[in-house]
Amino acid sequence: MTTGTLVPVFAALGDETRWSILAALGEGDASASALAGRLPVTRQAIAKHLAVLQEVGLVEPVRVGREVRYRVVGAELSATARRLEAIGAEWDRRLAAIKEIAEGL
Amino acid sequence: MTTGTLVPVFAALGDETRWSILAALGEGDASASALAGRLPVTRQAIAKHLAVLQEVGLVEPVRVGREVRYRVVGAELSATARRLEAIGAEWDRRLAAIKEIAEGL
DNA sequence: AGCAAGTGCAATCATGAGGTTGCAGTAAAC
DNA sequence: GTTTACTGCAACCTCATGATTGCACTTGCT
Repeated sequence: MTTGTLVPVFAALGDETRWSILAALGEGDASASALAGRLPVTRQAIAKHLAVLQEVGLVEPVRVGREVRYRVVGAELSATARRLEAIGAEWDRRLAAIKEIAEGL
Repeated sequence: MTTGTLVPVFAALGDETRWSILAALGEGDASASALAGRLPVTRQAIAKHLAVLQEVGLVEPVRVGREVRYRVVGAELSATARRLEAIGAEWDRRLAAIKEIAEGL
């Protein structure tokens, strides 16, 4: 069971503000400035969060004229979910094995 | 799409040391002291991590004599994976809808 | 060309998190 | 009943991070 680059993704998802950003982007692609209008944080704070999200592939930038809009990469969320699922299944398997031993089978 | 208590779980999973602990616990239940023998961190550091993991339900304590062993709760990992999967699917759905509009259907 | 809107970079600040050391408490073991 | 091992609490340190302000730079728009 190799966690690979999985941990940074979880770290990125472990922040409420970033989820707010992701949720806002769910309404449609938006720039850092646009997001700053909706969320109670500065544009620069949002820019940093977007950088983090981009770093782990959860979001990607799209230049539109002079602004840079960001789009959620749903595939990365799904991929992360699948990897986590695999790890969870692995533990379930182990626990089942232990349980069988405990029950004297 | 309500994230609920999901974010703290991701925050907990966003640390390499905690994954080391989870991996070590995968070999069998163990106490903080026992884990301190295998990992390059202090027992107290491990105790804190275990507290965090317990807080979000990823691990649970089991008293055995005078020691407190910890066990991985595989179900919580699976549940988290499922919730994340649902969120990822939601985004996939939205992206698909947008794509259809873009293609003029 | 000039203005406005948007982005990018840098310095700064505060708080929280990961980690350590030290000591007190507690419960088995002998 | 001591000793011995393990847990628990508290203080402390350091560094990363979330957030801010301020300014320079680019890029459309008119």
